[in-house]
Amino acid sequence: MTRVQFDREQVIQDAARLFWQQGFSGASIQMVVKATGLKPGSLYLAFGSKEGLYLAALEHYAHQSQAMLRQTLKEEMSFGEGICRQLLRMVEESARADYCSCFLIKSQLELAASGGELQHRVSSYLNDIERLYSDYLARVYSPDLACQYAASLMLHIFGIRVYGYLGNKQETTVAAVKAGLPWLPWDTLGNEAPTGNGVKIPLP
Amino acid sequence: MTRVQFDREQVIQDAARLFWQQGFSGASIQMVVKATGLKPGSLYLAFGSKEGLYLAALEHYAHQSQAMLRQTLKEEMSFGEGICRQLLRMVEESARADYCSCFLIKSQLELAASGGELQHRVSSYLNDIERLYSDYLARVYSPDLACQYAASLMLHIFGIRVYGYLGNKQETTVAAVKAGLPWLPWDTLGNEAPTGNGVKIPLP
DNA sequence: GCATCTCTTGAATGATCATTCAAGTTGAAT
DNA sequence: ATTCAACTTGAATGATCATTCAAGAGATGC
Repeated sequence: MTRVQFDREQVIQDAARLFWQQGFSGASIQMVVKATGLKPGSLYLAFGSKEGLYLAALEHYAHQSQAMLRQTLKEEMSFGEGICRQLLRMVEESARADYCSCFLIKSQLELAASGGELQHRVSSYLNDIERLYSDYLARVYSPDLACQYAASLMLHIFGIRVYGYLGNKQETTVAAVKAGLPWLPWDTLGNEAPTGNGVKIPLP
Repeated sequence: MTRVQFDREQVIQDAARLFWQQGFSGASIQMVVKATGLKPGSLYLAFGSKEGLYLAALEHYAHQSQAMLRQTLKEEMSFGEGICRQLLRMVEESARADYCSCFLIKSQLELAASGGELQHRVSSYLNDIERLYSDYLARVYSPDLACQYAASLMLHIFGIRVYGYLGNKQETTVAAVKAGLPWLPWDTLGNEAPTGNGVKIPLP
């Protein structure tokens, strides 16, 4: 079986899911071994350390998040619609049984005290996302306003990612998000079934 | 020296600060021993387990937070001013060198995966705070609107607690918060030096 | 077919983890 | 003065931690 190298992407993905759920300290190498199927030796040859693997997992998650965001913004019909969809998707996500917020946010909060390379990278990834939003908004708004709106967006995104744990009704959260971001084109959005079960229920 | 019981409140406070900074998994009992000055034996006699001590620390933090919030809301001159002050204080806090967000939020994110007693308690404390806000808002707004505004507030508070790590300028955050919560009486607030150094700088 | 190189394996390592407990110390009661 | 109960102490415990490494097992080149 050897010499058939393991699937690096798959291992990173599995590790990312574990770290995302359990955190850096909460996930032991033993758990990683079980989750990825890779033995300690291979793990350390490939990633150097637990921190190295975590870094790879973080990069994977960040790149994937950025790619998804870019895609959503590109597919939109009217300006700002993609942002609305993104926010609504986050609220819907928070209702899932295996919901575990955002990997970057959890990393930021857990690793801030350590102050090492990890924390710096996480901040950097989060700033990248904010820049993605502000660059996009700058296509329509003044640079200053785009910045302010982007900051307001990040505030709401972070909020949703934590508020999602409190188990309140989705519609409450959505209403609050709409109220806080009234400059987004909420009305032009196509009506979709909010539970995402694929069945569209027309309003009476 | 014995029979002089240790100061329970002080120990809980020291432990809370440590857990707040380092997280549950990130803070070992050895670190707790160093931070509190209490030896393992006393620690376990008094609190039963690491989780028991964490629970006590959490309760201490939650009660103190709620007390401070109640006090701020009571001291206000015009309606809603206390909320503004509270939010501005949070933004200012995030600029401190030893900033470590909110203990409840960090606990929520770290312990959600475990799904035990701890997580339930944290959600409960956070919901208490939201209810504090919504009860207060219900004095002026309709119950529905009060609920929605409270949710929007929580969204912003959670947002500030995470956004604070990104190291952006305070004024950007403040502007975003004001934009997202335009129904608050920002204008009637007394002008204070934003850095809190006690020197009031009059605008030209 | 044999040597070599690359990658995998999993038991071993020492450190650190949460927790326990027998022994010690002190203040109060008798 | 002696006993007792209350509380502290810190070394010991076994589990688990991240990490290492000698041994093994295909693939590759000759």
